[in-house]
Amino acid sequence: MTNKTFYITTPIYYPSGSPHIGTCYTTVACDSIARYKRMQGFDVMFLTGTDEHGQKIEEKAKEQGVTPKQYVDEISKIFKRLWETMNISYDRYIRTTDDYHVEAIQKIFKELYDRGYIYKGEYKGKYCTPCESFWTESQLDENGCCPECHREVTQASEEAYFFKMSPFADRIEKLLTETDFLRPKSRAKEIVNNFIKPGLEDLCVSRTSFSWGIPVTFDKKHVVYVWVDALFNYCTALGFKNDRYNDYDKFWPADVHMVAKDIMRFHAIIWPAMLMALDMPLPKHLAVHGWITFNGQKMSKSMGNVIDPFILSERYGADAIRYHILREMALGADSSFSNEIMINRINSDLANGLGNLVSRTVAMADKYFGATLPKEREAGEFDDELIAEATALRDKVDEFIDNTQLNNALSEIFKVISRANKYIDETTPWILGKDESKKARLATVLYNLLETIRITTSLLSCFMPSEMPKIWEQIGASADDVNYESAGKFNVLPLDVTVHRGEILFPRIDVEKEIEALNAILGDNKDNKDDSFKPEELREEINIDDFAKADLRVALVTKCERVKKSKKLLCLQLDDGMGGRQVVSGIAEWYTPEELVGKKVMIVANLKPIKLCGVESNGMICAADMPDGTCKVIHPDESLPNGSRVR
RNA sequence: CGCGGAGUGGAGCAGUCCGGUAGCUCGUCGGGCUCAUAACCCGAAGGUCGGUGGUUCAAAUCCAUCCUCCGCAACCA
Repeated sequence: MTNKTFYITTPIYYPSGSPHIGTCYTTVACDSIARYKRMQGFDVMFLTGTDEHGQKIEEKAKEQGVTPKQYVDEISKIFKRLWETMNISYDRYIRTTDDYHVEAIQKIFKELYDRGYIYKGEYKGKYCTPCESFWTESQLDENGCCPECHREVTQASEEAYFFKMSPFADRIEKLLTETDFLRPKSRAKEIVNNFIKPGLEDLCVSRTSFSWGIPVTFDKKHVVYVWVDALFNYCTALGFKNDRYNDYDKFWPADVHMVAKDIMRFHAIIWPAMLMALDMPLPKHLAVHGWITFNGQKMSKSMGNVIDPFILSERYGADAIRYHILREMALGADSSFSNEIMINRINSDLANGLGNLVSRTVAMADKYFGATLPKEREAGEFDDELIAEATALRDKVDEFIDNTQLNNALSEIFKVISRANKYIDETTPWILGKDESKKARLATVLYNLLETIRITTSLLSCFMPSEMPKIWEQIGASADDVNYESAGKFNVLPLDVTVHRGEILFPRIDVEKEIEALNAILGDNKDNKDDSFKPEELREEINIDDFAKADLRVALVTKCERVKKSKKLLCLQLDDGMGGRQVVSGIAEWYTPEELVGKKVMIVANLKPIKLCGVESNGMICAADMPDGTCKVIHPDESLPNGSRVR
């Protein structure tokens, strides 16, 4: 008999930097589901990996003076080390630089081409010649210049292959709105309104402007651009179009692709479209989760608030971190992270709730019965309720797992743990312990507690795989006692079970001291960041004539207002001593209009006019970047007359 | 009027689709207990459910409008 199969994937991560706790969430969630499904008896394939091609990698490698391959080898090691730290049980790890993947992608690209879904066209965009890079309109900086070097860009085009999206628009819209493919479904509206309703544009699937990628077999100057390369990993890792593996028929289509919301649209639109183009079955579910925000802000490297999962797991253990992020994150929504929330959660649920329950139960068995329960039993009040809740738990958790609602699954489990703590107060075993004639009743109470612990920890072991076996050891549960089957039943442990007192599993953390310590660590990181601030490298040498081309002038801000429809733009009226002019500048995030009025600024006065958000801008305000990503306007001396030339 | 999400006791959230006495966790205060990791159990205080207007016997929930916050704006991986 062949087992039922279950195929779950994380995205393949883009290793242009180190992983952070957000990266952890997806992987930990998938791992928990994978473990649960294995426990249920499914034949599980859990895939993760790294997406190792692309221009950014090429650049990063160059910066560090290594080859792209050397660079991704290093970074993918860091990812693998993190997954080891977090106790991730992936079955397969794919790297898009693996030979079999490269070979398969080339075949897939060719097939899409042969089927007529890929055609050669012109990729039009803004091109920065010095950077040799294409940019989209939206990527350009506030002045419509190159976001990298802030020089002017030109309209240019390069030859590229395109994937036809439009034939699939209707089917995709139906998939999103009429099936339970997308979770949570509330996100469908967003995608449909933004991308499908305005009409799907064909997708650029090859590039000639960089070379770190998979070559197109029939047109060697092209490399396959991210979409085909990265998304098809979910299939190539199973052996699709390659001989390395032979699991495609067994596992495809995937049961769950889990992704963060920032890459939802690629998985909700592009991925199904490509599969449709090859007449392949579509994955069953796309589970989209939010971001972990830190103290209400989006985590970002420039804010210095990136949470390092290595530091956390070193301090609290992988299980505690896993529990915290799984418990906090509701499917679809963002969840806030702060050191305080995390420590409180660990204390109240893991230390006070679960850890203490195990500790007091085992201690009583030890104290009253010398660790081994007698076989006599006497049922009593409160037993039935506890037993009913404990035995009903597994099915509830099943359902939440199937709906990818891990936070709710954990919440259900902890309700039962809480119920058990209450049961102790109701049955007052310490009083029973003083009365020789109540021994049978006492044994029953303790046994029921041990059973409840066995059931809850069996289920929890999928979420917290490291610590649960230690609890089983303490409650005298053998490997046979903790499985899916037994998690739905009571009276599994032997009547004369023997417990073993052990170490405290989740020690209480002193909140204040710990937060102080963590802040110190974070603070250190920040300081290091500041110390390590290095001015950008000098650009190529120019002569005085080159500089003279730029006409810099002093001007006075006479009026300033926000540009409607834009978040970043301020529209400034300037007295430039030459009749005045209007300049639009992307500094609204850092300056209020009032702050600037009456101040002198320095402008690039002979810049070609450009329209930004429909407002004409004649020139550019000079400003300098801060290390944290913000920026400061340069204010010349107040005594300088308006219009004076800067040289 | 670009798109989307959110605004509920001190904090974090559920409830909103299918109107009917406002719920959970943490925190605070009071009590109980002593088996346990100063833990556990019980109780209490604390909210005009962002504002305004409407529908209704009845609105956190439906409709309209406004305010505030956040994210996204497609080839970025």
